[in-house]
Amino acid sequence: MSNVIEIPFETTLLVRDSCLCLHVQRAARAVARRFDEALRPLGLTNGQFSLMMSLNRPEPAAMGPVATLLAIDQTTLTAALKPLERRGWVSILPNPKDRRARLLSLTPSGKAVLAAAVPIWKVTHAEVEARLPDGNAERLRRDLLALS
Amino acid sequence: MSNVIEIPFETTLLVRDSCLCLHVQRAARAVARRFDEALRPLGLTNGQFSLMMSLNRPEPAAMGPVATLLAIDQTTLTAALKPLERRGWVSILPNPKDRRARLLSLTPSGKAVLAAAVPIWKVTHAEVEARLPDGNAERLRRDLLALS
DNA sequence: GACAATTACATTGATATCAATATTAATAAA
DNA sequence: TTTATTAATATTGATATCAATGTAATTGTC
Repeated sequence: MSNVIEIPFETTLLVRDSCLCLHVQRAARAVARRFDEALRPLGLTNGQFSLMMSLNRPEPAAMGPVATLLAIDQTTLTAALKPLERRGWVSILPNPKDRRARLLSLTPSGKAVLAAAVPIWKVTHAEVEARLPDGNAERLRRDLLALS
Repeated sequence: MSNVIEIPFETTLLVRDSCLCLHVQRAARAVARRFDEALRPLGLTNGQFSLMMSLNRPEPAAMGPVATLLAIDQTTLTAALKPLERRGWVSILPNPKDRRARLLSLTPSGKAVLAAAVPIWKVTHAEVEARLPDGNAERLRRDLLALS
């Protein structure tokens, strides 16, 4: 007799076809690759673009709210800021009113890179959105927000 | 006069609110964290679960088709297999009919872990799906597939 | 059958991601 | 005002991700 546990192949097919986690990871990777490729001439990745765009505020941002907005761990944000700071696109200053906190802002060259990225974003985003049936984008955004 | 390029804050808000890339990355991270947390007692991440499930086939799989199915780069698959092989959950054998290729299969202990993960997947998936309006899951899957 | 082109996979280097933990500063309670 | 708690961020270690590139084996062409 065999003691080997076998998962029915039908279960595998069910998980493959229905798993929202797999579906969303897969779409996230594919969309990320499209934006990464389009932004590559600027030396930006999709994540760096989103991060820098979220720093484009009237007032410098603290780290916590930015991490929450992007739905990333705070430690991920710390790591993600390093290459941007090294390139001189983001400035990270201690907050004099709370010395635990940091003030995050775009430098002039950071703003210039981001401004150059906006038209690329528009074109790429239109291409991605065109892959969806008409009118589905808004509902998709709502559903993705519900999962976040 | 100032030479600093300023991106209108309204542009930032537009990108934040409408960017499908940001939305899907954010949802992917949030859903991944849920599954990772649920699967943690087994020592599995969501990605490892999906990978191992995709290896649960009647015949051993080659690397290329698995990478395509998961929409990951082939080099990512090479890296992702290493911890699974090290733990004895996946076997990676040369294909005698094509010595460039590999035969990927689950070991008995890999099958056991995967079998233990299935009920966890079911519960977690139901929780995630419950966050969506009734009937939206199927359309969401189709839209995510269209973006992949 | 030799050689060019293609295919399948691995390696390297950089960044992304998170859990666990540590550090430092602000706040609240005694 | 100590002291305990909470809050904001950093560090470490492991895995994930991809581009660029390298290696080896197969296939197609002559």
